Amino acid sequence: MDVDTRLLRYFLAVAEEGTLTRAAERLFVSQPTLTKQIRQLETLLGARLFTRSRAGMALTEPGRALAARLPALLTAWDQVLRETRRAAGRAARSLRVGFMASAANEATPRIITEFARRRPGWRVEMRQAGWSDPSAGLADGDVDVALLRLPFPGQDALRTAVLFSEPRWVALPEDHPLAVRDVLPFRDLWDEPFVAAPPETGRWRDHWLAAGERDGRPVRIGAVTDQPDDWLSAIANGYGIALAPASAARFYARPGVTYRPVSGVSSSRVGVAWAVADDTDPVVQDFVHACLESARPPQTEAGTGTAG
Amino acid sequence: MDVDTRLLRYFLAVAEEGTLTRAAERLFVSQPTLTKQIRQLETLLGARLFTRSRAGMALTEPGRALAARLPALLTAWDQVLRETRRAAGRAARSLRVGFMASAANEATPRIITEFARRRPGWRVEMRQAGWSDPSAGLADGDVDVALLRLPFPGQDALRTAVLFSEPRWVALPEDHPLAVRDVLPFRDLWDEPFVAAPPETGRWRDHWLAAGERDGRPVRIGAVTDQPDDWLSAIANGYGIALAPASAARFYARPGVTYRPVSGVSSSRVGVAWAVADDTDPVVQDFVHACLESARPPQTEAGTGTAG
DNA sequence: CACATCCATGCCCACAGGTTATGGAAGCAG
DNA sequence: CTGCTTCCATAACCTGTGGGCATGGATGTG
Repeated sequence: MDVDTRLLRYFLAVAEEGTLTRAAERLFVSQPTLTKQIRQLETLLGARLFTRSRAGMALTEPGRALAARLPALLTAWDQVLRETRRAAGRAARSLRVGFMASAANEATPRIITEFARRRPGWRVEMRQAGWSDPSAGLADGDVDVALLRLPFPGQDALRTAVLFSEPRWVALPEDHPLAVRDVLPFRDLWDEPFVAAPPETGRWRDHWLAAGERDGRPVRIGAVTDQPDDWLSAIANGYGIALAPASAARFYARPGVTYRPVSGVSSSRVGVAWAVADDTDPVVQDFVHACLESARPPQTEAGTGTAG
Repeated sequence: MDVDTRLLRYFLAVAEEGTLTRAAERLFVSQPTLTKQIRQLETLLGARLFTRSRAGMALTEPGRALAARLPALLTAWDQVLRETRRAAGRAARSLRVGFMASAANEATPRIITEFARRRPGWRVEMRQAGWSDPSAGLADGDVDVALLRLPFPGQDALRTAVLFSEPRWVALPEDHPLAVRDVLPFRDLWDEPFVAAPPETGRWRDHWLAAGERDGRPVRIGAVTDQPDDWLSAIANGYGIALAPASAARFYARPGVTYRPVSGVSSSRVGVAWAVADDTDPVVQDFVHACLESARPPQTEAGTGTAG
């Protein structure tokens, strides 16, 4: 009895949402498609999985049985998929490196060079992650090692090493009243609206809002963005300001956005992270050592830099 | 990343067979189909799974990783499928009963009636199994309880109760020299070719060949059949003779085939079987009790009948 | 050198999964 | 009671793809 995992995901979506219409929206398919697919799954299994009513789709007893066991199955498949891809990377002598936009910045080429020196014949496959995943794919097993900003959610289940720290500056619209000043005390920014990362990024979001360094004052959120491009636009358009690593002034320059040093806020730490299981993996450890050896504070080291 | 389990089965078949051609035969698809499907799986995973050569398809490292984990995954899916179907049966107040052709014969209606008396509102869903599965679907979890002939392969992992025993007769071509006699001593049949069940049915096949009651003489196989119809045809066409329960003379009468009592061979036992997990299931136990209570030796009880 | 045995390719057909548009049933507001 | 909304089901249609057959290319073997 063959099934496509897509069908199973469809089923789970309907089971969770309770109506075809909402599940269809979530899955980005049309509602008639779901109608047909769910019906097909039912005939395939030879069991009614839902009782239909104008109120929506309610699970039957066999439906509940299926819904209870499916998630583990899909997770297991995901795991197999990842392990296979990892094996493929190894077989091709390729290390998958995830990185956050603006994580290591100018340190990155040096790291790559140093890794190449230690592992001749190996290549690195760089994968940029969006802000929705501050672990840069490491938490999902999509990469073997990641260059990222600390702290990030899920960090405790992984290994991390700090490479360097870098002062946090502020990015603000060119015509912002505070833009005339050279250095901005953080407390002057407390009441400004901020452009923030999505809420699911947890402590990483909090860190870039410096939520713990506002003396208990609440944060005003002016916009939520998921990518550097949207982030810059939001700032340029006046939706808010944002903290950013000092190097962002060079790597994310854009007309309408200026960067200023900030005093009274801690630095940002750049780190390398890997899975606990790779503590003994020679290739991963070579990369980590390459990071530690070649990472130097960027040239613009000035202000409140402190390693955590 | 969505996959059809069919694709995964294809992959495993190729991995096990070592060549596309043989795997294609085993899967009952054409070889070009497999070529395309395997290639598709590879692009889907982004990894070479096989190294092609004229000698066949050899697994790569990622291919081995996948092949090692897939069977457990497919088994798990099978399990989920069965549990869902079982739940569906329960929700519909329906007990799935597997039975071998000619297992309980005339006892069956009495059993059903007795079960209906104990469980008003429930119905039984009778599923006939071919000879290729002497557990009548119970080993695979396709049914909740089964009426069958003992012994059968896999019996030790299940619960069984003997209902009655029935003498074994012989089915032979009408014009067979031995057909003129009334009762045939089994030893007179030792050198006759027999029509047998498929080899994978193990001890069940051996039982119907009475392999252990030939004083060490080897069995001559004249034909292998998987269904009653083929079986009768094979006998009528003179490919061989076969032992059969006495009741087969009534349930499987066919022109060209006659049945004769046999002396010197043990009886056949009819039993009911269920899964160990259902020892405490009230519905299953009701069915078992219905069997035990209403099963009486068939009218033709004569000869060497002994219960095991 | 012919032949067998692999896998790959090209061409074609059928089907299934997707879409939009529309219908029917049943609550809810006026 | 009527009209609106919110469900799911149905119909008609399009297209991608899984499947088949026939055939080609590579490489050993009698």
